[in-house]
Amino acid sequence: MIKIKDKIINNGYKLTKPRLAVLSYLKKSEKPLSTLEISRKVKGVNLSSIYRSLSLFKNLNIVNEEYFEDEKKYCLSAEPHHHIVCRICKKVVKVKCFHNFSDIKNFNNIEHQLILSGVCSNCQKKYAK
Amino acid sequence: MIKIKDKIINNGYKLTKPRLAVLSYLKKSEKPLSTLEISRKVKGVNLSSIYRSLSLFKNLNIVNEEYFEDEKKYCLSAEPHHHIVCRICKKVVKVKCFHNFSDIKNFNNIEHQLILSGVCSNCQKKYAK
DNA sequence: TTTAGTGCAAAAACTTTGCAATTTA
DNA sequence: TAAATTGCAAAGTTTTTGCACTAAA
Repeated sequence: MIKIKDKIINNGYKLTKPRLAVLSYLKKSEKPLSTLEISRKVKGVNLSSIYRSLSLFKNLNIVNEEYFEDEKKYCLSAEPHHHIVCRICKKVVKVKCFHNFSDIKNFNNIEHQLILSGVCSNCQKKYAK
Repeated sequence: MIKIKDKIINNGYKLTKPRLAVLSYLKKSEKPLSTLEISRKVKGVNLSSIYRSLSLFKNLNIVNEEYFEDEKKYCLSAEPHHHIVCRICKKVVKVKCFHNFSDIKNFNNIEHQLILSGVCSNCQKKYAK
């Protein structure tokens, strides 16, 4: 977390209560969160400040903005990883980022975002005939 | 295209002018399109009908809904492929879908969506120091 | 001819913005 | 204390919905 705070300060921004509250909630979360999900949990912070915080974090590459479960969501962009969601029970599991893009010619500095869904082992058992 | 039309009819939906117009424009496009981009091109069709068409196509798996260049966009889901966008000139290039997910344990029926960006060879030359 | 689908207009949901008041460094 | 940031309220966007009319099968 110290690295994130430095990033904010070193870029000339201030470490404010709303920003810290949003960061701390993102940190706790196992899965990406929508603006509204964050707002419901981070009490005493105006929705517009949450939008502004997320927008700053996105520009500083502190969070990733993803399109997840049909919604725009945010998660800390610390370690390279993805999320896989079970299409039945909606459970979300982090998976390591494991591919490379050496097959793509003519592009460099490739960045990626992978959105995954599947059926988890529990639901496989439950709904197997 | 015949397969798509069948899919619509076989599921009990009608082949209407707005639906065909949206399909035809998606077919022509090299890259994913936002609702508004579609609306600007598909004249004489109400925005709400475009939303309704896309929503139906999404349910029938005729189109993929992606989060692309910071916007929700749509493209035909025919062949498994992705798009890579140049972060400088915004050119979009289709790339084949080339990875597998055998590393992910405990999930099956995995579906994925990959969002890619990079710097294309033209811009590499142009902006190289 | 019947039912699904459309356009339109209005409502709902989401996001951004201006500005005075507050907070951070 | 100065400059950045916030809350609030209002404006701007995007998406959804109800309903009378129209078009597809």
